[in-house]
Amino acid sequence: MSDTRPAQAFGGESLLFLTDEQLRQGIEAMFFAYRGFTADPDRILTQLAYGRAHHRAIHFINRAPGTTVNNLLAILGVTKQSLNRVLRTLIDDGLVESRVGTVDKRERHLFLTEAGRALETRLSEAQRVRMRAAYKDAGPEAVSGFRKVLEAMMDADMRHAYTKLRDTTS
Amino acid sequence: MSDTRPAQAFGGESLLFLTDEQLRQGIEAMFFAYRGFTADPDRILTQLAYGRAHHRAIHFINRAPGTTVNNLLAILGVTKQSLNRVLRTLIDDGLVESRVGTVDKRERHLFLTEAGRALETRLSEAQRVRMRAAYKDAGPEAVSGFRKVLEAMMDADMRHAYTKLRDTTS
DNA sequence: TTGGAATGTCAACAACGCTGACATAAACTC
DNA sequence: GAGTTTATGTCAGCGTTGTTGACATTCCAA
Repeated sequence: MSDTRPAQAFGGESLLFLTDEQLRQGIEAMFFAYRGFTADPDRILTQLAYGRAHHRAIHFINRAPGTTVNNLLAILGVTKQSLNRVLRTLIDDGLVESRVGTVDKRERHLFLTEAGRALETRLSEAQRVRMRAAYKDAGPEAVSGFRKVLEAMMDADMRHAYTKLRDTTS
Repeated sequence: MSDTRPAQAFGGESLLFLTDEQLRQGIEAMFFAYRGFTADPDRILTQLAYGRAHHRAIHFINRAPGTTVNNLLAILGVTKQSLNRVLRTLIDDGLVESRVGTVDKRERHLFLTEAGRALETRLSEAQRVRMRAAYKDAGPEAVSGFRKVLEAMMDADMRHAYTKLRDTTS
């Protein structure tokens, strides 16, 4: 399958020759892997009558405690109406606390409560178990490649959000 | 970052030492990358009043022409009612053709029409452009690692579906 | 001939995106 | 100080895509 490398014969960039077929396999790998990636937390969320949107909110509030609603909106890439619906249920259920800003009183700063942190741990642990197993299966060099390709696949603004998060909570 | 390897000090498995923090970064990378991954086709689909479900159906019918509804159901992991709604619009719009099986007349075999293939090309080309760029950015070794981790992250049955597809359309 | 598999279809519902409109409070600007 | 902008919340309505449950049809297989 990859024994003959036609690209090597050409003078152009020597790095990669990618057939549509190879790219298509990468596309399918993303599709199937993402399903696995979300499967474990989804099972827990369903029991609690929550969805993925709740998980995402909990994840990023945990990741950046005290973040504002606007900030979260930008990271999640949804409308305030959509986020508000999710946040309201989380606040009503006592998983998230919303504090009025001290500097700018229009802002609400979001924090996980004790119960919120407990759920976050439960959800992310389920996800980490799978991730840890996948990393172990694939080996250390594969992990670095995995991260490199994913970063390159992000939109520029999402890459910025990602690296900012990555570097603040080093 | 990977200069010190605490795990090496321990007698256990020498392969990887993974902090929760590193795993968390992998989780976020998946989240942000998947957004980028779907962004380009989503824009095209919106113009046509289609959604991601239509894209997925078109993709896998193109990938395995003549596949049955039940087969597609298993690959997509949705209910027949959900898939049927999508298939009906695609058939009505003349993008997909459904042929009654010759061996088993209960089965419907699905094919893309000329128009269906045209849309498939348009959608997958948009996705391949991004994938190609990401692969090029990350380099060849990274690509292999990327695929390895993704495969390890799939559920077992999805991995089988994936490798079967991969090997039939070599 | 009967059971079950494959398919289609109807109805109802839920999660979670979206837009648009409007209200409020606070901050900023001139 | 008046006017504008910003951050947030909320209401109403809609669309896609997932779900369950029920029921009809066709037709293979034992």
